[in-house]
Amino acid sequence: MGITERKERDKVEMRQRIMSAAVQMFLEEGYEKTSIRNIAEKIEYSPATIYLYYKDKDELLYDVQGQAFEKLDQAFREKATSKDPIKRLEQIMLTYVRFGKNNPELYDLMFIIRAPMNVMKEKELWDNGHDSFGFLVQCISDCIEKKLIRYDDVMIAALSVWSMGHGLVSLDLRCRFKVMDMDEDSIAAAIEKSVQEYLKLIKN
Amino acid sequence: MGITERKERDKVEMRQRIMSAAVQMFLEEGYEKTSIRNIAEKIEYSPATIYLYYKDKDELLYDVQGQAFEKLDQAFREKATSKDPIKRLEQIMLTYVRFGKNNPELYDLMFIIRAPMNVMKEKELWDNGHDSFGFLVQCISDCIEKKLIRYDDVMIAALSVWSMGHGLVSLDLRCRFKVMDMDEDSIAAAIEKSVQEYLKLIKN
DNA sequence: TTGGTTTTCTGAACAGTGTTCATTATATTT
DNA sequence: AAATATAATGAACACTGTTCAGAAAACCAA
Repeated sequence: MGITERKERDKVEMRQRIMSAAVQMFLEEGYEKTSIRNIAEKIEYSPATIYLYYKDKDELLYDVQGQAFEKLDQAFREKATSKDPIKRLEQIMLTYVRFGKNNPELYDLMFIIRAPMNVMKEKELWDNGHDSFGFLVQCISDCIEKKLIRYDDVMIAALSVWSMGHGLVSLDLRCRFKVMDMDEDSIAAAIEKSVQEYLKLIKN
Repeated sequence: MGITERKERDKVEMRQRIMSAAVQMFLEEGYEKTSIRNIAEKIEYSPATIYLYYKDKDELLYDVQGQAFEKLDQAFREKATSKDPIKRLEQIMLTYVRFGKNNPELYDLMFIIRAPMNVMKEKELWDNGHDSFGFLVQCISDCIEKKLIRYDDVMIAALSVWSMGHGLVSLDLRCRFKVMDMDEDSIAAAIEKSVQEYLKLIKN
């Protein structure tokens, strides 16, 4: 024994190699260019080999999404550190919105693209988003406990805060704000202003 | 004379035929199944023929998007009729959110999918969304004028209202609310609740 | 070391996509 | 009827995800 364990380790390592190549490709070339064939070429294997380690592309994208969420979690833990829950909520929202603007391809995979969620038919819970969402819920829970915001239901508040943030980011990423004749910078400013205004609204 | 005009009419008619087939296909089979080849088969023409009337698929999807927006405009004009601006704003938001739930494929094309916005590189303004957005802006403008809401900037308010609505709809359509262990019905209820809570927040 | 077994890998194919272009068919004009 | 202009298409190109029979490599026992 030890040998079957090494086999297992090799399998995990290979999955890691595939996923890392996919992540890199995602960051450098975007979703469109991240094909099984391109990933295979990058790790110098045949495209068919990838299917020995991942059931399909969706499963691979699910792991890539996991990596992306680790980056968001890290950003939260770095930038949303205030002791004041309401101030922390502001930090969370701004971090979220800026993460979307600075990592459009990752944001796509995390919150917009269908593919990675297709594995959910077999899975019970979407664990990739668990930590990030938990971070938000904890903050809102603190706010409500100290009666700092006008929401009383944690879940409704979390849903709303997240939706406001996601709405702003995703409409921008998908160019729908072109319905207003504003230049790029004005839109970016308006998004941050909208976050600030929303925070003012919910403050008690 | 007469004959070149008829040619022109024929050209427009053909574009219409192609677009109608695409719309139908979109509603019946969804975005994924709406391929140039499938559309061509439906109208009994060769795939190459479509390219005599549409520069590329994006341009065709832009027209399909236009049709989708007419449906949304119609829904607004039917359901958001209250004389009270704040009540009308509620009707607008609920109509929007329900439109998304009931017409997921159309909503995708209108607000999520990249493709139809690619024509914007040549175009100056996104006229498809103009009327719907105008309807919202008018309502918010009325609200602000009568000091019924806590926003003072029309554009920021419109951006925020829209983003809240879109955030709720799109996160739901893309299954991201699976991060909370709620069943389908609870999520639907939570979305409408979030709209109501948001309206409460912005009311003066 | 040899031979047999198991695991790992790949080339080729399938069915699909958007798109282009030379060629054919159809109208229109002379 | 012949020449010209317009409209339509078949076939190809370069992609995509995915499958599978067969080749290569790794492992194990004699």
